[in-house]
Amino acid sequence: MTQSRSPSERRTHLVQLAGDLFAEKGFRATTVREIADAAGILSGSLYHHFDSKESIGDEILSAFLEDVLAGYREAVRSAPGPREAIELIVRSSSATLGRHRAALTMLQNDWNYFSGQPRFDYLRTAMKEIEQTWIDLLERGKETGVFRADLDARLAYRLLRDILWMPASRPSSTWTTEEIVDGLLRLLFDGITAFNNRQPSV
Amino acid sequence: MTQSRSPSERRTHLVQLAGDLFAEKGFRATTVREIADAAGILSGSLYHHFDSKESIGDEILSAFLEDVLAGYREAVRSAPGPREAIELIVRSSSATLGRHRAALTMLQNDWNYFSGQPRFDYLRTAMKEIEQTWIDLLERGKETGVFRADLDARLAYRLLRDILWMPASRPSSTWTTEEIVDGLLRLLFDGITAFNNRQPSV
Amino acid sequence: MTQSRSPSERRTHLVQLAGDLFAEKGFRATTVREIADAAGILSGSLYHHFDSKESIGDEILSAFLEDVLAGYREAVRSAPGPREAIELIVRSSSATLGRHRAALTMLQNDWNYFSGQPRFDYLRTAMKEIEQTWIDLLERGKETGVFRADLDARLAYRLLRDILWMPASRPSSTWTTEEIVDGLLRLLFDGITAFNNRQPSV
Amino acid sequence: MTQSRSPSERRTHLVQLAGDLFAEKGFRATTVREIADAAGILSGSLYHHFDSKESIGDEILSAFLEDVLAGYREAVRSAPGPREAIELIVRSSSATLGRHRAALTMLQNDWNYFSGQPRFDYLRTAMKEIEQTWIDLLERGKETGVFRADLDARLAYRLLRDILWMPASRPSSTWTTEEIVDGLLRLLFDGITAFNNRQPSV
DNA sequence: CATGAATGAGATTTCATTCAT
DNA sequence: TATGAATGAAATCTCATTCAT
Repeated sequence: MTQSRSPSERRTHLVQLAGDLFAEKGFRATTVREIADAAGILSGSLYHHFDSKESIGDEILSAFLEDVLAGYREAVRSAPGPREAIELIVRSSSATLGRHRAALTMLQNDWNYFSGQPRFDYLRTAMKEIEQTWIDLLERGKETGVFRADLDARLAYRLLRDILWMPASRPSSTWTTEEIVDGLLRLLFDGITAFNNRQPSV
Repeated sequence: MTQSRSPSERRTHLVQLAGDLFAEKGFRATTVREIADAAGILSGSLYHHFDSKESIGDEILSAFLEDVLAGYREAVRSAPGPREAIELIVRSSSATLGRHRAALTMLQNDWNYFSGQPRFDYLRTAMKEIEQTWIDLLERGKETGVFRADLDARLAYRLLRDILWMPASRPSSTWTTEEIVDGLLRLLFDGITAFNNRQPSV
Repeated sequence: MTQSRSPSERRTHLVQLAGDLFAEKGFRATTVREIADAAGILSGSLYHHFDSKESIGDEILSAFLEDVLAGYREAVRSAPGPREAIELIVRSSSATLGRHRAALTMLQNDWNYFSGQPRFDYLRTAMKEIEQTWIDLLERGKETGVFRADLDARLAYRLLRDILWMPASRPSSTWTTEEIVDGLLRLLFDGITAFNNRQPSV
Repeated sequence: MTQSRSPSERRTHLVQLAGDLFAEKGFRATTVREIADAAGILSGSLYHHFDSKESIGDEILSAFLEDVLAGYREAVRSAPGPREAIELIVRSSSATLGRHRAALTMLQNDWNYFSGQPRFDYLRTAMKEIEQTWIDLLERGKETGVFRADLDARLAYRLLRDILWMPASRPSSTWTTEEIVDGLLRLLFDGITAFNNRQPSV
């Protein structure tokens, strides 16, 4: 996917530093000079390791998506049913995301920038696979009676999509990751209405 | 070409044009030259109407937030209970957002940029009021037994926050706004689990 | 061919200045800062008038080739025979080239650079038309008996090609343009051998 | 991979590789990294063999000019008359040039660059010797009646100069070197006019 | 001899903003 | 109000060269 001549330690370290800055301020808003400063070198020296700022972004994003997709595939493969698959996906995503905070910020802040470039076509491809996975799971859940029959799977995914990355978006001092994930699953499966009050709402 | 009647109409028109571009590409990614081009004038001429690019952003964002907050206050004031208030908020937001697509993109893409400037302090203030309104409503719902007693209101709001702007984020050809809002409310109140399957999940 | 919003006087003047530098040092070897310095402005200010250094090159080269090709077409159209057409072409080229010294240097020094870019595809197209014109004229001359029957038109053009731009390449203090052109035509038509010595050479 | 026997062989090999690149893209347009890549080493490592990029150019150019000048001197020494000397020069040049394609491209593309540096003063010196040789031969040919009496030797050389390097400039698949050289000599001695049409032209 | 890392000077380009006319 | 021209700061990138290991 990327050039990665030889992921030397130095190189890996630089990607790490750049990622931290991207996570904090976004990709476009971070300058190569800031990255270089963080590494204690001159901005031009970065180009000994990468041939462009975009290469660094590429490296971060592609590693992220590979990781995420691996989690999705494994979840679908190993779960007994759609509900369990979704739970697995959310839990594994949460772990994955923790290792890729930079990628998340980049996708949120700079989606327009990346998605417009052929080099980053894989972003769209990956997003489509993610979407399709969700839709398939939701549909299968409807068929097997575990999810509401009146659920519009496509619409539900559109609504959910952005919430799914939440747990990791930034480290919370108020809740543990575990708590956040549990809260999310609970909300997703049951909504906010009390059980004794249940009746078809809306 | 676009003969303006009054000075303020011309100005409003320019804000409109700028907003369209901001909605499409984000605030930072839009250049003043592009705005001027859209208006058929030179970039320097914009400065007869606004003293900076940020002023245009300011105008758009503050109008948006005033509108949104008015909707929130009115909903809280007029609804008989927290559940109805939430429904009102979601429905009125959906209408408000339709009129302010640019503001939404700006907040999503360029939040870091704006929130760092004193001039845009009101963004944080408004967000806090919105957050507090939700938390209050969720807490009141718990107390009156209409929402699950084990709901963590703060956490729930954090998780929900980003989903709430969804309905308007871009015009869908697949669903009407009505459908989207209904889907969202249904998801929010009841989750995805089928009724006959209900049991405390997770 | 180029963007040329409105060839304002200022713009034309800047192209002129840039052309002088290109003629002296070549396109790549001339920096935008040097161009800006020559104009008494900052380098960034050039981008108010052109969207890239290449645009300036484009403007110069395309104007040149249009001019040259016009000369070729007119010569072929109006000359009674191939020999006269060639003489017309050489004479008109000489005048044209005087007005486009920059273009010539650019083509000689930086051909590799330009010819590799899609934007400058028209260079190849134009060169092909020039080549075809020469070959056609030489062939017709052979058929009508005015040129040597054993002449290989393609090979002759290849050999001649570079000599054709000579007259203008730089202002000579030793010879007038007229003298240079006459010398060239004489060489081209008759070679260097004395008449009383004529016999098939080589 | 390319195991070098002696240090000087390795060095020669590197010059060869560099030359190939220079021939293809010009001297300035070739980066030391590209040279190093071609040799399978890192750019910094080149500096164990040469103290600068210019040294490599120097090596190539000086070898070329020594070779060419040797050919000129030998031709003048051994030919019975000016016409034969010129034929010898052209034929020997053609062979010499074949061995030095890189030098040719460098002189054509980057003449400005080299000729401006004291280190490369020998370029001008050599060019002057070449020019003087031609002028002498042409003048002697006029005196002995073998060349046209009205020939301006200096002007003729200026016009011819660039054509002389032609045969080698790039390997042709259409003509053999022999054919090209014959064509060139024929053109040079006799021009393109048919014999039965001969009359003082222009 | 080669590597891996860095320098430092300078290149092109971007863009919000200013201001005399 | 608008134009046309310019500023100035900063951004990304290039590349020959150096040098400790």
